[in-house]
Amino acid sequence: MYNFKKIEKKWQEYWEENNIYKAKDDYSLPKEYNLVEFPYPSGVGMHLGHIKAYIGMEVLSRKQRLEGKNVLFPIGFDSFGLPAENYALKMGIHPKIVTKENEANFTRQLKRAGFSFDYSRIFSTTDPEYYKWTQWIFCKLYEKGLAYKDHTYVNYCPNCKVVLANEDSQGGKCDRCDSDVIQKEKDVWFLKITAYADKLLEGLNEVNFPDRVKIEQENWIGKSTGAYVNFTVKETDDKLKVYTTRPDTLFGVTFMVLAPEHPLIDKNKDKISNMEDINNYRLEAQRKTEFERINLVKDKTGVKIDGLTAINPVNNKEIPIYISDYVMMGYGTGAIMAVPAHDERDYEFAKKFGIDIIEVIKGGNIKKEAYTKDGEIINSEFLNGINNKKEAINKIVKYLEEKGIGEKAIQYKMKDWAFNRQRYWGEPIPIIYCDKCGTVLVPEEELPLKLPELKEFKPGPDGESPLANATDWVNCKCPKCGGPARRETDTMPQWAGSSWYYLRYTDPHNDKELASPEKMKYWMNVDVYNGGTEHITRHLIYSRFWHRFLYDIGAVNTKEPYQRRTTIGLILGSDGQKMSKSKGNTVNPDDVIDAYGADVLRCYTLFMGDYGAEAPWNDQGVNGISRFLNRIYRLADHVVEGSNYTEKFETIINKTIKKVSEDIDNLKYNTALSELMKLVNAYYEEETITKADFRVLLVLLYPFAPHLAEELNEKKNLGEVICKSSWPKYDSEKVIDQEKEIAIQVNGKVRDTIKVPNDASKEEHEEKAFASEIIKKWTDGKEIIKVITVPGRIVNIVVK
RNA sequence: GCUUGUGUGGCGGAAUUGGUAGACGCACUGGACUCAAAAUCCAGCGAUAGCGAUAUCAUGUGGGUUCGAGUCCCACCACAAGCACCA
Repeated sequence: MYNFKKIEKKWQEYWEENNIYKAKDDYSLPKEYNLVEFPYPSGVGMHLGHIKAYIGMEVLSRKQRLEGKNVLFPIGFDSFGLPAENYALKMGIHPKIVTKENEANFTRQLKRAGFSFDYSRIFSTTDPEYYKWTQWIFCKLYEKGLAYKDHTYVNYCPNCKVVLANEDSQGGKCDRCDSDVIQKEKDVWFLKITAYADKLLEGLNEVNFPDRVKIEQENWIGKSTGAYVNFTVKETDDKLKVYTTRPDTLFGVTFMVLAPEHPLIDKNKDKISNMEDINNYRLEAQRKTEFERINLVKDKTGVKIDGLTAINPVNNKEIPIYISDYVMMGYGTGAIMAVPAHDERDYEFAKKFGIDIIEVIKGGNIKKEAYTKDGEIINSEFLNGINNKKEAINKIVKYLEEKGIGEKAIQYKMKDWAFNRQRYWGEPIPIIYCDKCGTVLVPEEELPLKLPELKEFKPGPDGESPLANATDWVNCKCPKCGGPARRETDTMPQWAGSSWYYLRYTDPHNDKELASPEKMKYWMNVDVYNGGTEHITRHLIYSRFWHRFLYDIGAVNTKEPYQRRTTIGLILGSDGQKMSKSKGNTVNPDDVIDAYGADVLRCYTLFMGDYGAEAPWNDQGVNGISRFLNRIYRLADHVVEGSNYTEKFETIINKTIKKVSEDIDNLKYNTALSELMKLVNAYYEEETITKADFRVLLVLLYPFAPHLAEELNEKKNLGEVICKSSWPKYDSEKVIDQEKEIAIQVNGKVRDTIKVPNDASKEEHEEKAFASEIIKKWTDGKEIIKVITVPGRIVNIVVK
């Protein structure tokens, strides 16, 4: 086995000394910006997932540099957030110190794996010089009315004692600790991402994201169109406003349902005779965990509100009002008009409570179930006879608008981004509360608002932020009136720093702006952004929102940050299960590098399978890659003088250049490597190969196994160091084999093969095909109906 | 429940986009080298029948379109991911 330890260290030093990783601010060069999701530097160091996530862009970047492109391939650290703090709590060291140690360790590991990041651009989200601009963006959002404080029910993790955004509590579980999330009434800072819902949807049209990513984001945003309808409440002057996507069924409404928290109830409690029942129900609903709510879908519960009656504005019918937890305060208006004949949930509720069911759309059997499809409208006065849903909706909405009892409306599932966390290790929110002036921004010249040094940074028992203890820091002067004031003690969520980091890479040490406009103009957009699927409805949405906001205020010049998004598949344990410490199926990349070298680790993670699909780790597979690289190492002994390709290899070399080049661009690394293996196998068929033959193999190998490629190139004196050379070009005339093997079918079944020159005519194919003894055997005595010949592909003879 | 994927040898996976299914690698079997082992090299390797040339079957299941289907269409099954009472 070759001495990879010596070789790899040597070349890593050479590359770094020669600055080959550095992106140049030379705007005349064609640029490529390849981005990977920067890591949270955990104490245990890098795992295989990091390697796989980075190696894809790494190979692409190394190739593009040889193609003469100015490549920005940066790395940094996303070091704020709960995990860093929990780790620091556990180890009893200040998060700042722990973070810096971990970052240093990560950097060492990255270099050891041979990653060609531009290390001169490293920064951490925890650097005050960086989070100054995170805070600045918050200020801009606040100035534009897109950051606001509200006292409301929010997702809250009782274990982490922290408020969570919707995106942090998908499936009703806390993203961090998997505890059941509860709804808690809190003071919450929100970012008005819903104001950008449409822009986020539109933006998807101009980017190259996989369909899956687009669909998931569309679903998460969850746009629906319908109408608001104002019902009157008979006993009061109040209107009861509902949102519906089916205003065409308005004549089928037989009851109304309010969310348990709906304000109409408390407002009219004097008029309600069963307030006690209602309050009991509300308490019970609040106690239910998300899990129970989901699993009790079929079992509808609720209470009728005695004393309040709604009136249907289209026919003045009196209808009862219920409360039920199947209606949620957070969507629409927190109240619905129930049409049991044509909505499954309303149907179940009506059946359970014995409420009338009025059919207004023909076509189903409402005695058995709700009918939710299209049909002719009946029992609906002026809508009767319409057979088309769209038409009916248009007509009724027009009617509602004319009468002033309703209007067209749009709703989104996405909610505003709950933005404050009751934690120490995050960016302080630059807000000051003054008794006289109210809520005031920290002035721009005072940014960064630095985190105060604190010894005790555990959150309070009821979720108070640890920053509240830093009294010297909390008590301050109001920037407006100079009077006594207090600082906001909550910090930003961990997603804040990662929402704009790709901009900072273009100009990481700028102390005057978040990045210089010229540099952003040159480098943006990110050309390829590679990362995990878990961020599709989190980081990827948030950063698209911030970027679009920055565009709207003129801070950046593109609407979307990422031109192309690619996703990576997980590396599973050798048992096919997700790698986890508890299962004992983890593999430490450092161990692999120790045993086989970085080049083997790099190639193996790419050869395992499709880059976008998950695949199990296999130690013997690693060994196979090691064998492959050693085979190349030994191939050096077969090299003889010669500046031309060996004639026999001309075609395969050109083919390989073509395939490897295309495969890298398409992120199909596994087949690129198999192509290189084929070339090596072909070389071994001859006693000798020329220097030119060997050199082209090494250059193609270089993005994958750069250390070995450079070493052999130097050892055999084949030319300039590869990192300063150029990517080989292929001759498109030479990628075609001179002679091709063609299958001959009889009735669609392959019976024989023939060899024809690559430019053979149709007639030549058929002539040769019919000359075959085997084909004669299959066609003799049969009637030939037709012959299908695709030159270069196939000859199919149809007989009867 | 809804949405989106995926399903190919013992295993990871290829397949020019409708044209010789199983490239490449792993594992395995036999052989060479060696005192021996490792490493390396050579040969074989979907299933069934046959000494063999060869034949039949075979890409989750069942149907269809086509000269020809892993690839297109319909139905079903299994697994994975995402969403989840969104009115």
